[in-house]
Amino acid sequence: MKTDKMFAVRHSLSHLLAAAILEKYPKTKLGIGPVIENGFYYDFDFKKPISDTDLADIEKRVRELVREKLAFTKKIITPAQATKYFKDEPYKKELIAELKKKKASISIYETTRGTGKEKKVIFFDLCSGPHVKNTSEINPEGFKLSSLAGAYWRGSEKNKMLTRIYGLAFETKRELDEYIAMQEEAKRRDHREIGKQRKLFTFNDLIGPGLPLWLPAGTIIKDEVEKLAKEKEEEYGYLRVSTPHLAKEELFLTSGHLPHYADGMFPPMKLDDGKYYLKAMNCPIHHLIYKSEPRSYRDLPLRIAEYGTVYRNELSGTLAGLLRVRSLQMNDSHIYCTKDQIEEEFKAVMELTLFYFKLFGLTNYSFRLSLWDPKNKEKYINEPKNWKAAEEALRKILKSMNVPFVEAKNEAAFYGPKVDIQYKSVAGREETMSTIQLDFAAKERFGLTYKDANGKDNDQVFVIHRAPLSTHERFMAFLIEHYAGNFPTWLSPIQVEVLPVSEKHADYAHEVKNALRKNHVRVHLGDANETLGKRIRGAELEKTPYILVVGDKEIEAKAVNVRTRHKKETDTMPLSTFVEHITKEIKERK
RNA sequence: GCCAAUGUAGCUCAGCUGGUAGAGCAACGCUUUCGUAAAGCGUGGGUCGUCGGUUCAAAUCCGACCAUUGGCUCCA
Repeated sequence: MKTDKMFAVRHSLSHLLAAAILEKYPKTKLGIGPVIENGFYYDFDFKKPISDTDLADIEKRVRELVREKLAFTKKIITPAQATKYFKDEPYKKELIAELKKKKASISIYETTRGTGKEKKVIFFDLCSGPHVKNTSEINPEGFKLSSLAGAYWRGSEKNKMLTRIYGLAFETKRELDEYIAMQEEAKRRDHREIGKQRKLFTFNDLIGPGLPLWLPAGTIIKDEVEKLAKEKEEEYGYLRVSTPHLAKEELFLTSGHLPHYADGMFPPMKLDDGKYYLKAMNCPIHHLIYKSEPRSYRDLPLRIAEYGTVYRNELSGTLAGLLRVRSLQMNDSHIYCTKDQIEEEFKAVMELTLFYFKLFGLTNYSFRLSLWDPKNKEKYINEPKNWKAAEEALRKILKSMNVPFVEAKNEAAFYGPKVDIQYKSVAGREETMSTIQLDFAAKERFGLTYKDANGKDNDQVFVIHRAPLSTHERFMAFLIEHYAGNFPTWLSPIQVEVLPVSEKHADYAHEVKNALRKNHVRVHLGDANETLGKRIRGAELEKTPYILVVGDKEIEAKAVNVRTRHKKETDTMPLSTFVEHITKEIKERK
């Protein structure tokens, strides 16, 4: 009930916004104005561009309209009437033509002021509703025009770009304020902010946008994640390889990437022996590793793994911190198997993925079965039979594993359907974290075969592409925001800060440091030049998991005084006990 | 790439309508040697994103470009 009402409120606000815009900028043409997750938007074609400083005035006017207790009424009209109503609205006319074609009923909502004879229509819009009956149902303090953005008409870059005004809308001001506060908290956790503060990574104009530089502290975390992946993949029977960052044009023509994915790749380099491309994916090269020797059924499934660096020519406007970059290190692997092995292999990858998520404590994820769109001939290889069979196979696996999932059309890879694991970040942005893809095209393109038990050549080699730990870049972004910078001990760039009370205790502090370092604990010694309070504050701000204070008492007892991150109480224990404790914690990846 | 906004010291920011830059933190130096989230004093550091233009004079006005942010399209 409540959500229905909010829908009507948000939708009505979008109409009032349009009404206010037409009042202020009469020559503006209207696009569409739907309800979205936390509010609404409306697309306008302004004669003269407006800027976000104009939003305050517009918001004020919308608020006045709300207070005027305006009424909304629905009217069903004929296509002919509709054309008349919207004779000066080119975008609306386009929509009407489509409704007419579909023989759908056409309705408008009128916004009126006054009653009886005084009643006057101040705005009307093509709309199927629902709306509030009267703006008195809308809390004038529960909404806010939040931002201005460009948006292509009907979402196609071939169309004109309209100006979109976004609004937030809730039932009460409190909810609105809470939402804004939540956004601010998300901003504090933003991986770009924390990455800068904690010196994890940086960018440089001379190097270029989307090309991150991993600083020492960030590299530690990245390497720990990679170590984990290598260990687990070894456990799951993967074989590790490493391959070059570029390859000849012919390779990407063979794989089909060039016709289907050319826009995503960097333009070629011309050398004396032909054109070379930076790889945007590792798969074709792994396929050639498969082919580097004759394979037998005994070799399958063959699992080839690499933390490969690939380069993608993302549009400059889409780059965002580590979430979308142009050079990326992917936790990539390709599993070559027979049709009969697909299910088991796919399940093993799902299991591994879920293991990782549990280890990192990630819970905000969902599964998406990404399907092709037969109409999109440009994007997908044209093998309808294979598409249908592969999609059905994945659907069956997901169902048999009893995991909830949604199906999404036109989200597949060009060579086959995939299961994407979508993660919702603190800021509410949804991105693909992990992906498991079924490829039925590689076998023909690359001529992948094996000798079966009868010594005959079999060409039914299926490939599973998988990247459960995403890319180092994106995964790091998620981890930073997930932990809000409070990395678990095993990932912390500095695990222990040793602080001598004064210079008299420096020798013992060194001893403590060396004992920890010998046990592969990442330890930093804070020099005694500053007050103890200040050094503790510094280590707390760095979110160091353990702070060890050593003074006369500790020297006497061969002990350390342990302060655990964000806890005021401390605990004195023998140095050996602490070493044992922390090495165990690190080993267990806690 | 497209739409809009932003860009001042390592970081966070101030600098009203044009009269050639300032704070806090950080860094460095000296004093202090301290028992659990900021000791005191001092010093250095900026061709105000870049390049042009207007002006006697530009951080401030205009243009182009670069980068970032929020969206659109795209996507791991």
